[in-house]
Amino acid sequence: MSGTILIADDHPLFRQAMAMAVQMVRPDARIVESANLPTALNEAVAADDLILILLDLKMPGAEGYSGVALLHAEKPAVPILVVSSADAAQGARDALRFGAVGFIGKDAELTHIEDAIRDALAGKKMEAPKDEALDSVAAYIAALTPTQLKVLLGVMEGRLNKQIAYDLGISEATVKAHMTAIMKKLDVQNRTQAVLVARALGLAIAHD
Amino acid sequence: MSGTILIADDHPLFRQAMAMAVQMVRPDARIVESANLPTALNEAVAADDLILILLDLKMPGAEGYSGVALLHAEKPAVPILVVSSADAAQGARDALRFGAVGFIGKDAELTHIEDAIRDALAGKKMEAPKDEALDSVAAYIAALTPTQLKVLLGVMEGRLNKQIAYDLGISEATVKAHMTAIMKKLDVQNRTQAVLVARALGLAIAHD
DNA sequence: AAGCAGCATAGACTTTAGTCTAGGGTGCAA
DNA sequence: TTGCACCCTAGACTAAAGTCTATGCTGCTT
Repeated sequence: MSGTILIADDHPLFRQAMAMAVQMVRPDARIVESANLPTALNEAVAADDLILILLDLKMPGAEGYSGVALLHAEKPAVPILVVSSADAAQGARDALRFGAVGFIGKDAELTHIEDAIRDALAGKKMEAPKDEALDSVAAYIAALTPTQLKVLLGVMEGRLNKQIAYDLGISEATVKAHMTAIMKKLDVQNRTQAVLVARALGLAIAHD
Repeated sequence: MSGTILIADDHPLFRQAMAMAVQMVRPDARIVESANLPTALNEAVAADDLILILLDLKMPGAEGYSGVALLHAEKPAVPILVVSSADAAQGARDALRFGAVGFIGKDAELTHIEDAIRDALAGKKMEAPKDEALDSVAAYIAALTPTQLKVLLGVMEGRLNKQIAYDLGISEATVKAHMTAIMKKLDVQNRTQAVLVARALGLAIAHD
């Protein structure tokens, strides 16, 4: 059995390089590419034999770690490898917080990338340095369901429940119900506090 | 005519050093010292001949630039010199955004401090490097009235209007009226967006 | 002095947020 | 298959947020 591997990066050249690395490790895998987060999410949901996600941090649709969080919420069983040009030490820790299993700098050697892919496919997870307070709360974020996360990201853009409901194609009452669940999980009492907590964890939104 | 000079710093030794520098420049000035922000605010409001405020950034009661913003809102005509051990370049620009007229590093030479005090008293203002977008919005923050700023800081801690009203000793209806004014000035539609804008400007809150 | 502008205050009202309850779907274990 | 846990859904209700209107106050200009 081969399985599908999703490569999400807005830079075509980089997608090609990643695809090459993947084929070294798994020649039989089906490779799906996405240039932005929304289509990446669609691909991830559509593919039922997904075995790995290679994700760039800086993608149209969501900066920060919202992409990691969304994909992980949608497919908790699929390992996510975060690829980024950001500082490795900090980036890795943050990525792991939101559900990724590993982190690769964009300046990494090809062999190093292949190793990371191999490890991720084998179920290995990069060891995350403990950060007590933050990690414990971040664990709650990683525990949010896909819909809850989408609602939270909407709130973090200052949108009304009504607008979020329209965007997600559900009723306002449902959005409110999700908000209640989110606030319970984050241990806060209102949406403003939820935004503050989520931001403190690095769940940022793109503003371009 | 002498006038009053307020020195707000939680470190006694540093207050003493600042007082010495002040006496070099203005031997006839009355010096008032505060070790935390609330009392500093009280002193500032009480003194009707206040001619200068020397303010430490890291003070009990408010971290970040909320102290600068609050004091400036309360006494817009009184020059504020920010003293801090933070990075000079960044700190200076941020301090000026919120209404300060100058910035001094804590490692500055005594003569340099005296010069800064002299300049501030003479009405001179450190030239702030332009930052377009941010500055234009930050100007709105500096334009908030004292009560509006207090309300905004309450909102930025995730508190309810009811709680803020109780803290400030006013009615909930009044807090709401202030919120309407704040949102109009910041050009946003709800409190969540207000928090996001204010945070983007560096109006942080102490969380110790 | 009279007018004016801005601030703080708040009541009455409308809109939005959040709670409570509950039904339907899915996956999983006994 | 029967239960169970969890997610998504949403209506009905309560609470909070936000708008509109208006009053008293201060300071400043004419």
